[in-house]
Amino acid sequence: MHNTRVPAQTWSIAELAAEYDVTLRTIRFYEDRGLLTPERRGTARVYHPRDKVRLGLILRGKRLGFSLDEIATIVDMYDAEPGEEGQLVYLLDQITHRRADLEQRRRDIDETLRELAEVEARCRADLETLRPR
Amino acid sequence: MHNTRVPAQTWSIAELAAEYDVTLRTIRFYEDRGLLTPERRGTARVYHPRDKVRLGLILRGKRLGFSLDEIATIVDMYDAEPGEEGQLVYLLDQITHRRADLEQRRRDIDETLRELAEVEARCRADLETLRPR
DNA sequence: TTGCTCCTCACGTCACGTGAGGTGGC
DNA sequence: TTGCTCCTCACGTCACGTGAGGTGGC
Repeated sequence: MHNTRVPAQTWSIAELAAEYDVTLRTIRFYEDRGLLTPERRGTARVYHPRDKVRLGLILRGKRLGFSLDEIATIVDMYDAEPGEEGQLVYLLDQITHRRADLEQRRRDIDETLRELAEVEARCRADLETLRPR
Repeated sequence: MHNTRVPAQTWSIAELAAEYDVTLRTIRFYEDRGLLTPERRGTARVYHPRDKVRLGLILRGKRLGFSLDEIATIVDMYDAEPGEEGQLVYLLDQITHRRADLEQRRRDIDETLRELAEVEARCRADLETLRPR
């Protein structure tokens, strides 16, 4: 029988940049901040599935408005081991905080969407007065 | 008869900062960028109703995620008359982009909340295995 | 005189953008 | 040899934060 293990896929920095629509500089910057640790082949960076998943998490964290420092904490939490009781309790506590934070952000977004709708309505009304009928 | 004209109210920089919950530095920075042009009494800044309204518009623009350059364009549009058709269409276009962005962020938040719930469940399950019964 | 509030530099920070100048392997 | 992709500095940018050091009027 042939080997059933699928060789784990890897990506170049340009491939990841294209897939997530960010610049090479951005990806290198995250590495500089310790958020990514790709393999090196010579001087070139080689990204494994784990790196790709982490980049996805980082970018979502950014869309959620977290700083890179906060994102580092969160991503490492995702990555970490099951851990002992103290660690689990700590993690549950962090989750509680994080949830409250996210729920506040969602409220902010909803309010902003309402404000946008208002501005848009005024805009359309003004357009009507300029283009009667 | 006494003069019926109400003397227009003015504000100090600290009063505006307190009312809108921003720092003095922020307000001075907006002036440096040409977004505000308060009166000067000696070296001190005196803000008139028009300045206050503009500051409110600037901060809403920020909440909506616009850059100060974009905000300058928009606020000057608001200030300059109802505006002509091209300006209104431009603003509506900006609003459309901004709304798509916010809706994406809300989807991200919802997804993260779901994942958080999963991590929490695994966490509680792990705790159970450590503290049976 | 002491506080308080205001002021103007001006350097620091965060998250990258943007060249400059150079290397490696198909 | 030529292209292409990758690399490492390193300065620039945006929206302020954060002192340092000083002025003005109640």
